[in-house]
Amino acid sequence: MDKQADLHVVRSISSLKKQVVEALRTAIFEGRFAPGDRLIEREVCEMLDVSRTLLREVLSQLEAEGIVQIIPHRGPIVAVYSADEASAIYELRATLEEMAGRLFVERATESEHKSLNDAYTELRRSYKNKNNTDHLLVKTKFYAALTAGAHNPMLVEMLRLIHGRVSMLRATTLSQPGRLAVSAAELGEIVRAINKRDAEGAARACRLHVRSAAAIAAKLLSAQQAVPAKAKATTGKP
Amino acid sequence: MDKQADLHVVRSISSLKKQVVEALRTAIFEGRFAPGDRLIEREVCEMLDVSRTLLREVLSQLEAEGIVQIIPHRGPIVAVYSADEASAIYELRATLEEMAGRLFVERATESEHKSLNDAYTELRRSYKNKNNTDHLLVKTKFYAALTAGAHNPMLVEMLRLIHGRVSMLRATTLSQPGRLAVSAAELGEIVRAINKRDAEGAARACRLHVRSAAAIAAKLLSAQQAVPAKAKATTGKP
DNA sequence: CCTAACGAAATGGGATACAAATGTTAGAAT
DNA sequence: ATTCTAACATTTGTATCCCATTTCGTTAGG
Repeated sequence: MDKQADLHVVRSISSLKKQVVEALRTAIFEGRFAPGDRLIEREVCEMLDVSRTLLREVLSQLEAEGIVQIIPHRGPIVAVYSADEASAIYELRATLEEMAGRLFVERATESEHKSLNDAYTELRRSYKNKNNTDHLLVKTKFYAALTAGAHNPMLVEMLRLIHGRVSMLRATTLSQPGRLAVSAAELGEIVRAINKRDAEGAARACRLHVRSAAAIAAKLLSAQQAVPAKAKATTGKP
Repeated sequence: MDKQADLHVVRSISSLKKQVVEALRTAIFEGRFAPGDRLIEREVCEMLDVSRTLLREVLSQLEAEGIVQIIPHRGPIVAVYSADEASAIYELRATLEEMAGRLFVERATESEHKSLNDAYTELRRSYKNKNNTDHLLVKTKFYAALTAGAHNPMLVEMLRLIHGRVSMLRATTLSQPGRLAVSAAELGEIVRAINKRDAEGAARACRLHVRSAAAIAAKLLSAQQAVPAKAKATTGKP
């Protein structure tokens, strides 16, 4: 059994493609490429030390995920979302997370309830330390627990897509100081409603959390749009 | 204006890759490959007369769309959805179409209202003729009109994904005789509520329509699962 | 007769090189 | 200074090669 587990790890590492997808995706999410930046195939190939063939497969997949856009005969760029699209993303996210919250109450097992509460306490602990590094990590974990309990694999997948797009927006709109405490409180409302097995309350709390995130994003985006397409100049290599 | 439109058409033809994606996708939706069928790269290359490199890019994209699954070191197969996943798909679709219906009432312009009604009358006309060919086409048009009026591009994209998966299910679950009339009636309810500018009514009608489709799919799928994974044997080349 | 080990063929995973089409840019001529 | 053109950069698509893994048939041994 132990041997098999080891093999499993080795096996899951296999497929260089998935590794590259993951690497490029996180590189973009971390803001190492700015939205609108061109991803010149040869350059990116060298950076990641993979062949062009493989990279193009990767780019195809990231295009389908909405992380890059491939402009015909101009090549791939990091996807850029307008303010309108951003608000659309948050609107959709609100609907989906509302659904997730409701379904969690209706379907989650005891152990899933426990996982969610554990994730929440870990999140609160992390938010108190200003240890800024793993905030996203614990939040991801929280959402993983929330969506897992909804028992709808398609919903999980769609939320993965949506959160990816939100991450892209976050790359442009820096996170706000003081937002963490508010965010923790909102997530706390979700957990509280869920612990009371109040489906509608959970749904409402989820929606409110997204709305609040959307409001901040909208403010930052509109502020950023005042100084618009200069991005190209500022994102160039110094 | 006319000239520009022509140019647009020409431009959209570009990119062999997109053509191949489209071709493979519709081939699968039309049931020319059964779910679970292996898509041997070299064979499909010859069928479509493209290089293996290009085909693999296409397969990457279709994998991200959920139309094919690429199993490590075994290659691509036509995606196969379990009954659980199918019900998850319909559940999600209900939520999204409910959202679309509500937003349409809140946001659609007069001309979008007109487009929807036009699409509906065309659909009813088509459903009356047993001319079976273009039922999917007019229904697609109807949904395009519905989602366009919701003014949320992300919702449109997600619904495209979902409808793709539903198409895959339809490939396995043949459509039911007599379903057309019921379907038309349900869509009529949506249009009626929208024309009364009744957002909640529209949302409810959308949800009901999906539920009814889901019920049929569930019945057919469970019936099919009684004779399970023999599929492989029956779909092999004689 | 059954089973396990071995090996060959089929297939996917990945890299490299090359040709053609297209977009971009810099420079020349007016 | 503007426009035309030629050179260059980059994408798009193909052909071919090599290696790893799976699969399946065969054979040897119990």
